[in-house]
Amino acid sequence: MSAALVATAPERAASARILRAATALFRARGYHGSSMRTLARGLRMEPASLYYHFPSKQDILFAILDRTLDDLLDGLRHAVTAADDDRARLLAAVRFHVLFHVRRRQEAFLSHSELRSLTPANLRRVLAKRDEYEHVVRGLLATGVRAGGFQVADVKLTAMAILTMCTGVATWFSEGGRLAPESIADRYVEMILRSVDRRAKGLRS
Amino acid sequence: MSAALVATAPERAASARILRAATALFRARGYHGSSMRTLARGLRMEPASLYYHFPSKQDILFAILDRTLDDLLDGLRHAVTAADDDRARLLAAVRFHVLFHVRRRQEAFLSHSELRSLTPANLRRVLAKRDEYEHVVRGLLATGVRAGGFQVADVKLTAMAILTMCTGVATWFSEGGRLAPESIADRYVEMILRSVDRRAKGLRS
DNA sequence: GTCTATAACTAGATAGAC
DNA sequence: GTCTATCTAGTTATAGAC
Repeated sequence: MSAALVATAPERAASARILRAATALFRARGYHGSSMRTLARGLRMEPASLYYHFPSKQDILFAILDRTLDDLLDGLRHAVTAADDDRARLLAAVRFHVLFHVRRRQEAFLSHSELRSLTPANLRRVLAKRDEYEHVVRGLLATGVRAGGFQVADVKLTAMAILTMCTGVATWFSEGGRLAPESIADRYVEMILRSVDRRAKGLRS
Repeated sequence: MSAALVATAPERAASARILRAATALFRARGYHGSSMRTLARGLRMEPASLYYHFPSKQDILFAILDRTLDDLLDGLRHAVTAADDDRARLLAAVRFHVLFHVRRRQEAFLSHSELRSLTPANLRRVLAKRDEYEHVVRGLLATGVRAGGFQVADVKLTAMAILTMCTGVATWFSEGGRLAPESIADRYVEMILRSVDRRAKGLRS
């Protein structure tokens, strides 16, 4: 690491600690329902100390959402690249999306629920990344439809349906639950592949 | 209506007006992000006047969510009763759920996003109604599985997947969009029936 | 039913010591 | 890097006039 970097390693660790605590707090009470005082108390520091690491509460929210979207996009691209046909690519995308929304469900939840708490400029930056993500998923469906493996009435609508269904896992998954993340991902993959498979055509009444 | 009722007709109309404005405001900025001042300003009244109609901001939120859950449950029961086989009942339930989440998307959105802003006692009452709703949907799936028309790996998980997928419509639907509410409902019904239909069994790789 | 006025408190953020 | 102390503004809610 270059000496020219502004942030030292301990500073990054402290920032990461703040972001982790803020993620849990915002998830539990919402951005506007969480105060800098409450956040500081959970970290056993004074509110003023937070402002050494972040210039404002808004910057904390943006940092959480921006990093989450980056990781989501990177993860999706990685998962899709590793697969080698339309069906496998959709399977990998769904599986990744579900597992990400289970394993990082607090941040993932915030990425949807707290978009409205971002300033207009920050919202634009986050939405641009979210649009990019949706674009990749729509591409997977469209490619499969053109190749003939998928039968989908409306690619855009189906993409939204798939994403919101998988994203929803972040709202109801609980650690001590009946199903393991991998089992949930498997079931979701199965349901989604059945609903887009060309061979299922004509089954509807 | 009996003279013994506490609320007169004009009082109910004024309360309804407040609830409508509060629904839009809470949806746009969140419960904690919305102040009684802002709500009053939108209604061209002073903040103090709101307290003639509702004892607190919390009571406004609870009134919105409680009524929404009542209407949701009533609507589902009505839709399901009108249908006369397993497939038609699931179709009617999905169709109703999607259309409700389009037509009353602000309240429907709040019923999920602002649960955390309810006091523990109010949360219990709302969750009891939500659980009842989910129970009905799980029952539709379980009956179809027993009768042999549906093939579902996990009834509880599938019910959550279906509900969160349809509920998601409230987050992205826009009035001027490409698709009419009925078209969206039709596509969703199609996707869901394909994914639970017994005849689609074995299609997955 | 709606108002003015205000009580009691909490918010985000900053200054400057150490 | 974290602290104490504090500023300014906004918050929910109430009292009491009309």
